[in-house]
Amino acid sequence: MLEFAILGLLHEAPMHGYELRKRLHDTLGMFRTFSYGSVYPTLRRLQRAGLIAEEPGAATDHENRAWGRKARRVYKLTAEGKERFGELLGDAGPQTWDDEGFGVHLAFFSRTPADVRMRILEGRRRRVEERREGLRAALARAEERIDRYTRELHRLGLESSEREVRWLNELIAHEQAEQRGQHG
Amino acid sequence: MLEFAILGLLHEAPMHGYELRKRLHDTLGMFRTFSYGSVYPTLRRLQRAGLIAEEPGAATDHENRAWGRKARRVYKLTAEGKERFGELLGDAGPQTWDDEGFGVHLAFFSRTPADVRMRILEGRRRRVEERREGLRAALARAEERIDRYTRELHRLGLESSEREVRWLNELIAHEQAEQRGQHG
DNA sequence: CGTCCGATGTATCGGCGCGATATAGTGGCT
DNA sequence: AGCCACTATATCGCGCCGATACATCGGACG
Repeated sequence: MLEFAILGLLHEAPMHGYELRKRLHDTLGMFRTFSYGSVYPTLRRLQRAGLIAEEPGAATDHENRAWGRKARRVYKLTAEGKERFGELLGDAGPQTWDDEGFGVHLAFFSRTPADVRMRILEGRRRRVEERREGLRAALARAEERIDRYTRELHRLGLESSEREVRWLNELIAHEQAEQRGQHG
Repeated sequence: MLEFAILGLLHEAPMHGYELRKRLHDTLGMFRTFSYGSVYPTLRRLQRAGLIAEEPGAATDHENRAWGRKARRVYKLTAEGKERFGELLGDAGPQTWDDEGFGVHLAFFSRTPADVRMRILEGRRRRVEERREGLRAALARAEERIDRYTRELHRLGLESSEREVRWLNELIAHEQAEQRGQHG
């Protein structure tokens, strides 16, 4: 997942680890925070895999001219990196339904093909509906011997999944309307 | 976290890995699922640490007499294990505020001291409120250049945290009422 | 003018938990 | 007899976390 996120951010502009982690933190940071202990090793890995490359000179004066700062390693996507990102954008598999994957994929949704968006959204809905039904069943079945606090947690979870299903329905409807608009 | 959950379940009754994982799956399973690849190694670790011990004979006929089944390793808490569980029950540190830790701790809330419950609940509330404010700020600040889908995700997150804060307020009020009831 | 703080920046270490996978006995259905 | 689903244990590689260490810079405060 971090791989996807990093590739996506570097697709916009070359960046160094610290900034990458910061961006990660405030765009999708409310749902998923990646630590430095993840991003630096991942950058190494991606570099070894040839998906990203270190940009040598480039004082990245987009913000600050005169950089004496500290040795910062600025990375950019390679051709293979771009290709890889394209593949990942096209993925609508099971891992894009779960909390983590869904959040990250949504962050790059405007760059993913409309049909893939649809499949991801619908897959996610199925997932959340299953969760919702599971919780409904647990709450109905229970009453009896189940711990009060656990039941409260289930209640919160149920409300939460109901709300997300509604939210997904709106998004899906919007997508469909947009598609009709483009084809009509 | 798995350590705490396993200790807690074994505190109720001796169990083997498969059952442990199953219980884990349906009590707090909607929020956190532990895989076999986690529970078996953890059992090993806990055994090496002397917190749990393998119960030798014991065909565990609580459900099925005549067990020819498969070699099942039934574990029970040792004295140190019980002590350790007690310590963990008394913990109200930062890790009990986050999604994962909070969910697991809540599952054993009826066995945690009332004052610790209070501190966990209030810590969690502080955490969720911070998240809520972060999202509010992001939504207010944005309008401009932020991706539509990211904004939608933020909206969902905001609603979700608002709802959880309300839920926590109810729980906290209930706790306070209960305490007053016991002291008055 | 010195100094201390907070942000910037890179890096490593131990360890937890995941997903996939192998293996295998049991029970039931057809 | 053949097959499937469930029970059950176990291992492997690896992604990611939290803590930590280190260094540099700008600004605030005395």
